[in-house]
Amino acid sequence: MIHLMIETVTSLTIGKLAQQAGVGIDTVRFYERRRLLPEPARTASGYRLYAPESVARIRFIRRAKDLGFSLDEIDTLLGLHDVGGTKAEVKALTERKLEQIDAKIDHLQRIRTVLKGLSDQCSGEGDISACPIIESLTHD
Amino acid sequence: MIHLMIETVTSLTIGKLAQQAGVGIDTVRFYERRRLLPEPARTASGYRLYAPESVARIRFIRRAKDLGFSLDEIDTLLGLHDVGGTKAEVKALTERKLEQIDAKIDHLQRIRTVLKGLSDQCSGEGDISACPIIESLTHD
DNA sequence: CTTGACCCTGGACCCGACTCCATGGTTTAT
DNA sequence: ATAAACCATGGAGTCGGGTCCAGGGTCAAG
Repeated sequence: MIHLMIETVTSLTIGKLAQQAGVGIDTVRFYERRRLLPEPARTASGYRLYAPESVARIRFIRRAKDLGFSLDEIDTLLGLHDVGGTKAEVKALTERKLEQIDAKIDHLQRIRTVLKGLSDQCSGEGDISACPIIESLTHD
Repeated sequence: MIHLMIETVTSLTIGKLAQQAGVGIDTVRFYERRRLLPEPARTASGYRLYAPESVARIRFIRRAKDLGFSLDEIDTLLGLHDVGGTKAEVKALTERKLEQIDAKIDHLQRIRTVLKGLSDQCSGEGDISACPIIESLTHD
């Protein structure tokens, strides 16, 4: 049996897609399993063949991830994009994410304040006895 | 064979230790495996027996964790505490942690700015076409 | 015709910090 | 005497987001 790989002018193998989108091959397959990417066309021999739009879809996922969205949330976002949700839905997701980010910042800032206070109190000189940092961890 | 559980006035079984320290029993055993807690004494039948100081040690771990230290870092901190490190070492660890926290806050704040910008641009009305949030994820 | 670069699959493994489980022994309260 | 509550062990499972591997098929270049 002899097969010819029929690649239309613009379609991509998984390797080229991954390269163009800036992710690893395994990541593409992983996104497919997670249903963030639709099942691609296949050549006669089973190779995945992607339309160039897939590059944009992966970049979408990556940018959303960089903004702090989880893959589940990105799934929802892509669903709204694909099926035609409303701006209100997208905005609601964004605002919820914003609140989560704010909560994280808040939490880190509270930690930061404590840590800074401890660091400032500690002379950094001498052995560990009466180190205010250790003390504060040791007692209430 | 009949054994009596010899609990000196102040020593604790793992359950009571866990309860007083505010963690689960499994967490105590986990900390022991991680060598954050020394191997405890045992009764004749193999039950772990803890001195009351162990409560403080677990609280130490918890407080350090709440301040953002990893268990590995806490191991180091406890080592300094136990073996007698210097204030300089403890302070250095604290300052490194402070830098990490600052980096995280920075990162989150950059994300926050982008997200806020997008949210503000989106009217939240109508179908998803030309949604500035989706658009920004779709293009560069 | 062979070599190397590509692709396929299913499944295991990674990180951190637990948490849960099965199976069985011990202690305590009724 | 017996049940409930505790404890022991070793090992597996959880979460998220990948990453890697073995054991194959396939394709393009020389």
